[in-house]
Amino acid sequence: MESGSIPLADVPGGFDLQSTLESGQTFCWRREDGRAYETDDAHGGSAWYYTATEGEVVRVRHREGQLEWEATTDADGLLVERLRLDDDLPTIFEAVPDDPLVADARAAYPGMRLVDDPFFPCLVSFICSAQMRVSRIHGMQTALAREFGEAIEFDGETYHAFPTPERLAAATEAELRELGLGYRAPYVRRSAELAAAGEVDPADVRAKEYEDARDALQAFVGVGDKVADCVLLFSLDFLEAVPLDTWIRTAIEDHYPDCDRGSYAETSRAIREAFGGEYAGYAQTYAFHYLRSRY
DNA sequence: AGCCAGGCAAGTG
DNA sequence: CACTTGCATGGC
Repeated sequence: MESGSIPLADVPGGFDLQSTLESGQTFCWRREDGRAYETDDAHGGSAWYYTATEGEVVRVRHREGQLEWEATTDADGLLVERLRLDDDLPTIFEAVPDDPLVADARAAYPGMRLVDDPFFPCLVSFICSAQMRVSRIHGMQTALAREFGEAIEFDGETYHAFPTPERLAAATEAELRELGLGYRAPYVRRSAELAAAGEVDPADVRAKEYEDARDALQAFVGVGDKVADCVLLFSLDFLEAVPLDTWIRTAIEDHYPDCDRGSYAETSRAIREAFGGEYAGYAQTYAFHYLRSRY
């Protein structure tokens, strides 16, 4: 076992592990204490979280100004990338117009960051997210890993990586329904087939202009505008993407009524502009977590 | 008991 | 293009 720590004093704008991992933007991490992600749970501040990916297991916790980690391999680089520790939050929020909702959200969750998740797990988790609560989406991804993911031994425990596209494409719809995926089961299976066949190359999508990239992702099954925006924001580095889910639509009604332009495409343009363009997705994710936690 | 949850696909007008 | 309907499931 290797271990190490990342001093958080050097991270511009600070870092909050619990809100970053439990705000409903990533379903690639689990708490060692096994608790489901609930916005009113205040016990995650010093908990261990782990992820398993590509044969490796990494676990982290926040302790005394450090991000401590233990892993099957050196994890400094992975953590900086996946938790976006190089993002300069003060500079990013200079680009976001001073706005009461976003300001309140920042005050409530200082140091919350976007994540940079692996493409396929991110895609599947947001296909599963349709008409579903955050804690249940998390439970589905846990079940998919348990049933179909590679087993990895680490520190006397067995962990499961998220399954490969090939493995999920080989699952039957009935097997997926048994995990509680409901009508999303065929979407996941068919999208896994497309991913395994290389029909849509994430690297190609990443190179496109934002709206073209959003359209391209909809070649997957179960992916419309909203899910595509989530994948762009949380996995493909499109920080301007603003997923228009039920919470943000309500926020638009209450706080930005001028941005409601009817269609997804036009409302998206308007709210992206209201959130300052380039880093609008940061504002969206803060607003989403803040509104949901106050409900 | 009914309503809702980080919507989408397929069908119609 | 806009609009409607059906779709699983669990928690409140």
